[in-house]
Amino acid sequence: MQMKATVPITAADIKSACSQCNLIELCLPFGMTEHEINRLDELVGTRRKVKRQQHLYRAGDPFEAIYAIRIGWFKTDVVLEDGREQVTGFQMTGEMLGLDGISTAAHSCNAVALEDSEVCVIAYDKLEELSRKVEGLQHQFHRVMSREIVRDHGVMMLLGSMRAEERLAAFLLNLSQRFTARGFSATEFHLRMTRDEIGSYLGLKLETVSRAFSRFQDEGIIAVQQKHIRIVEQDKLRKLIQHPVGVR
Amino acid sequence: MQMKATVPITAADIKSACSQCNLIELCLPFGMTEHEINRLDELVGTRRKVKRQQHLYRAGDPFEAIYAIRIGWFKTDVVLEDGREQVTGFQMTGEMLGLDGISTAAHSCNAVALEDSEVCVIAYDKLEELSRKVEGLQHQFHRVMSREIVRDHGVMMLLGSMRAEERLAAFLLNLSQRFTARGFSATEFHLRMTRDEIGSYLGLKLETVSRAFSRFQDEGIIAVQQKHIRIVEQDKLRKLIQHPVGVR
DNA sequence: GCAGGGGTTTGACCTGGATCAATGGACCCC
DNA sequence: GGGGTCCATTGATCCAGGTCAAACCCCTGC
Repeated sequence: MQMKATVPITAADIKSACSQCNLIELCLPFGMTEHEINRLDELVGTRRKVKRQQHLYRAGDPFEAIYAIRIGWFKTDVVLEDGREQVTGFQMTGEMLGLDGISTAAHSCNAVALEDSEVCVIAYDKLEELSRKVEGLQHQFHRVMSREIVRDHGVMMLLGSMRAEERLAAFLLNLSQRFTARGFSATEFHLRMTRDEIGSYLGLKLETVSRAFSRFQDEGIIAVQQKHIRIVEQDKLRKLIQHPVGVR
Repeated sequence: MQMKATVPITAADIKSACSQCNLIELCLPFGMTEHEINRLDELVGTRRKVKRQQHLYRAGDPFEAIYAIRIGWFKTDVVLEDGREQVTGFQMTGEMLGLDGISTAAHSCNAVALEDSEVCVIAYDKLEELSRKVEGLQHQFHRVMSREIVRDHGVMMLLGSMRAEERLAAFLLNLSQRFTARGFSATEFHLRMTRDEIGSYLGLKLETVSRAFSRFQDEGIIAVQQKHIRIVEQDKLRKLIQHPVGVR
């Protein structure tokens, strides 16, 4: 707060309001009553713009708020002492960031914008306070955390039990499904992350990701042009996961 | 509840009380005031015994409660349609089970006892209700969920970025640390899970786990006798992770 | 237009861990 | 006490994906 006073108020610092937001169906307010959502407006303080490649927070930063993505894309990652990086997730519009910080009151991973982005800042102490009063908020917040745990289990399955092409297929289907939920095309989209970042997330090297893309393209399953992806045969992608090639 | 009436009340169904429990420092009550813990007693309904190999819950079961482990060991796993199993965690005394269920009101993984065990049953609707009144409970519950998310990120790092022996070293150190927190020996313990289950958790085949154990033993880092493990050189285990052999 | 750099693709080769197979032990139940 | 079952170990071989290397492509900025 003190630091804020030293910079002029800019467009990066606008009062937000959940009740006026068109992300209600995707974001924290999901499932809450109109009355409850109106009360959310006291909670969501400011918006914050984060430029491409900039950190929203870093591992070790004191935990003060969670963030709802209004516009843009982020990745979260953890880094070992020897520099090895593991991408733990890619987050898009309506998804929540920062939940890792509650545990120790400090963030345990880095959150980096993959493109110029904007988040709603939700002060955590206020969130706890309000969710004691607003039942729908409390329940939805718990659901959001639980969903993250379930998602993580899915990633473990991916990393622990699936082969390279299955992992990529699952990744693409997951993106497709999330785009659909946001009213975008299920079959055609731009990737915001590099092959290297996809590889890190999927536990593969960038060359392997690239080769898998090429293979899918050769087989007519998808069309790849740089970061632009078109899914041609969604069924084949699905079957890749359900009927893998050679599993003991 | 209706079903309960059909069976006689047994020792498996005893009223529990957090305030009388010696797991306060490890379990849900951690960090709460004495007054707050007394109120917890209204929350924790019954205990439930689960025999070795039995399920505490299964993927798809309706979600009603979360569970705190009083005695014993569990594993959680997710299973793909084609039967591939991924162990997502091993839980011991004082740890919480069932958080995955909040998201969709149904459990998304299986929880199986690795030995005869006993859990405290915490009805979820009551937990929400009470945590609206008891600030310390609310905060601690959030911390527990967040800790699970952070743990999951660690597993992703393991699965995505570490080699076989590093994974096993990290696994052993993690167990050691959790035993320590419970007042048990940091260097000598019994594994409750099979090589196959360890392998599933670590994204390795059981043969690879076995070989890694043998290799550690040959190098004098640990002593293995079936499921009995003695860590001889904890430092070497640590160094295995910090200074891996050949990373690009 | 062209130079430079980051990201991507592709090829050739290598290797860590998977697979297959056989044996050995520990523990449990008659 | 003996037989059966489950689990663990170890060896031999194989292969998916990693590694190394060389283009190539697509921007962007001069």
